[in-house]
Amino acid sequence: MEKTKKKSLERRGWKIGSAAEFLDLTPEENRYIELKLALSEHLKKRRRSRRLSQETLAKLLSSSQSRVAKMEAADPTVSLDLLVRSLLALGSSEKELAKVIASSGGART
Amino acid sequence: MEKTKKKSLERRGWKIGSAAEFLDLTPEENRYIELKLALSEHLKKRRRSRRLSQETLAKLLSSSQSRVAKMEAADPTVSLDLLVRSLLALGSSEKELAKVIASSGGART
DNA sequence: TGACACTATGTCATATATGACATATCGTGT
DNA sequence: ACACGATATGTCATATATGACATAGTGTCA
Repeated sequence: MEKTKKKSLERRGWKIGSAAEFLDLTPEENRYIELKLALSEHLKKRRRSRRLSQETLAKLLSSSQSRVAKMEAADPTVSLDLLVRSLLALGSSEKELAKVIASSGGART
Repeated sequence: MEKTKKKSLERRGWKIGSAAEFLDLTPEENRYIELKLALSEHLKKRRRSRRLSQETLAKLLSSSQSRVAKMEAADPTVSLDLLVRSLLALGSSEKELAKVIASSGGART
């Protein structure tokens, strides 16, 4: 299975959260992916609560609308670096990041 | 000032933590760097507490000793992705990651 | 219906990260 | 002093991420 497929599988079909559960991933790869998913969801939330379009956010980040879309879709070609830098640029605090990350590991509720 | 210099400046001289404070960085860039610094320090701690050599850890990660050294030095060419994946591979929990990240933003005792 | 703003998806040239390797430096014991 | 295990630093070919662009899909309003 090649990477590009993963993202679409992960997001379509099974509601995120337990995504990528039965792919050929090691536990660590899974946790890494869940973490990215959690961050991209949060990015979407943050952007929306700020009433920004992907286009506007893109400019704010000196990036492009398509890349923002890919961030929010947790596309495999999007790095943690970009996600984190984007969230910081959107005004997220370290504490907030921490919360999102912590909640990406099972638990919570 | 070019990137390569940064790392040596950041780490040498002024004890980490308030590093990169008066370089030409935007606040967001600063926070992003502090975050990487926090993670790389934690990586070093974790590795040491496991009594692993960089060489051994490298094998565990299918990487190389030099890259591990660079991770621990927070070299600019090291991504958040690699740091996080390494920590996960070393057995860090999401909660632990969260703690490290939260503490990278000022605050904390 | 069409027009419009927004979002998704695919591709590509360039930029950046990566593992590997060589080599230097450090630390510590002899 | 030397040796030797560990760690640091520099470079390079390849791999991966990035912004930009085109284009397709989606929702909404008149």
